[in-house]
Amino acid sequence: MPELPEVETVVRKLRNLIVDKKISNIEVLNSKSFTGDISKLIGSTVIDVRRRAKIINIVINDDLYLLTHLKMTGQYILQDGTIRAGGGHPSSDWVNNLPSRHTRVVFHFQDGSKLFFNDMRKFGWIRQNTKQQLEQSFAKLGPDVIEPELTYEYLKSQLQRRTIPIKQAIMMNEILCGVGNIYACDSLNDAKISPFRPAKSISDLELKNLILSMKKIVNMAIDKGGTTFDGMYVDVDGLAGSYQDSVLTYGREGKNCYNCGSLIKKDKLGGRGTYYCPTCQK
DNA sequence: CGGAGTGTTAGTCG
DNA sequence: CCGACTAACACTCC
Repeated sequence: MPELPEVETVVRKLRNLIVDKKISNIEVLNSKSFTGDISKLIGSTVIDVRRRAKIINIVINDDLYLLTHLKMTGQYILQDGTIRAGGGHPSSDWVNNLPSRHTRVVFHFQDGSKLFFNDMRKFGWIRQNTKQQLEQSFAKLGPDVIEPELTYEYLKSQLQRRTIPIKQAIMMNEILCGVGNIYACDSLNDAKISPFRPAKSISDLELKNLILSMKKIVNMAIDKGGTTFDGMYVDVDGLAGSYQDSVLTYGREGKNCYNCGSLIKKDKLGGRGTYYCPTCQK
């Protein structure tokens, strides 16, 4: 799943669900999915759940954080008696018994509830960090697309030297965070800019429009709870986001561009599927 | 059944 | 510094 809107959705749900819960045990079913010292975590209480870029930050105390990245297929599900809630990449794990075949880590809380980290492809991770480690890993990240820190002046300074295609540039986390493949395609369509243009060739006016488009699209996707493309699973209650109903280009190959009516084309750029309108995206 | 494709991002190499 | 490419992995689709 997750691009920034999906991660934000998971963070909001997790914050409601696990803040103030006391960790009684952590069960690691796949050693690559968890890095940390479990003995330091047992007995501690979750005091907040935050987000930076697509990284979820479960705050234990001022110098102890559990950073977690869902990558392509991670999901968190809280099981409290018979009640389940959570978010992430949708899968049939939601309706199956937990732990499932894809459960990698289980947090046990003192009140008897359990938080399952499922991750089919095992790209995701949970890493225990000190404050210093957290600051180090966040220092490499550009500003979040939806934050005021992402200004025209900043982005211009980042792009004016670069010759890579603009689509790849806006997906680079060291430049700005929160724009993945879906939202990169849609933002460029909204701003009427071709994804293949060299970053440095974008004019001042185009760049201003692109920033507005990125912020608009990502904020709208957050409001809609993210995007769920796994057609198989969108029916599971409470699971799917609904941005896919508003998507401008992604997955719409051969359909009409909402702006000019031409047919949306799919090409490959930097190894990623790239959807765009060859007519109105200049 | 084999091979391609998948929403992410580190890391390497030139 | 810049950019191209690949690996990490499991599953679905054609």
